[in-house]
Amino acid sequence: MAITKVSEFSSKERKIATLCKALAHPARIAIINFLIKKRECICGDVVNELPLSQSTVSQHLKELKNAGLIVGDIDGPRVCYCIDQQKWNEAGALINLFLSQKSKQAVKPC
Amino acid sequence: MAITKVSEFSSKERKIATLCKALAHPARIAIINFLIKKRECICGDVVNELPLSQSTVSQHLKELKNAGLIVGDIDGPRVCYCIDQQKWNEAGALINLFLSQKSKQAVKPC
DNA sequence: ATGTATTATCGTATATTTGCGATATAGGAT
DNA sequence: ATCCTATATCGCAAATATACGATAATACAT
Repeated sequence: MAITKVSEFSSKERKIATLCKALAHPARIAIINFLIKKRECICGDVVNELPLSQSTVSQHLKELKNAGLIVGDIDGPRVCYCIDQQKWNEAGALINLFLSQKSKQAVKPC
Repeated sequence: MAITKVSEFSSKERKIATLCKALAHPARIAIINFLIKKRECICGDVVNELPLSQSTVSQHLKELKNAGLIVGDIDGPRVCYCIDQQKWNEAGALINLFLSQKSKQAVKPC
């Protein structure tokens, strides 16, 4: 195919899809859960928690960072990661608004 | 690469990730919104609504169907699609539970 | 200056996703 | 039986995602 047609959709549709894509891998769900539980931690802690190599974990962290859901604060040779509460709340609100929409029951069984 | 490690994560993490993956494309967000607005419609209606070919739309519908979020009811030569309210509600509850988790504020700016 | 620990990035291999046209399939109408 | 309409599936190409080892970069300690 080549040219992705993502740009033809509305900004809101793209925003929701982008957030969902950031959450579309169990490793990233696990990272978020871990960060929420631990409040904050360094990359190495996540590597110890997950069944993935350091480089792979680093990539997943990068994706979550790109999506704006987490932040990484450089602390000496380490990087301290945690949830970006504001962005996390905004993302939750946006996705939840979408998910909580209700369609009137269809006429047919379908 | 090669062996995907998805199976090493918890069932709940995988479930959330799978649902998010189904919603990780703006076309599928648009389809859901359209189905909610119209209550029900046939595949051709979606094709007219989106800037994508019939075969591509059919694939996106299939993914939403595989995720259990929509159902397609065969109606003569057409297929009538609509939201599966029950599954939609369950998915919303699961994702929202995940998203509404709050971490205590981290000690550091991070 | 050298070494150590931590993390990011590069290169690479494979798998999956996205997209389309062409074709197959199924049901209804003539 | 034949045609038409609607949808699904196949085959293919390109893009993206997943994963790892190796290497680079950074900061601290000796």
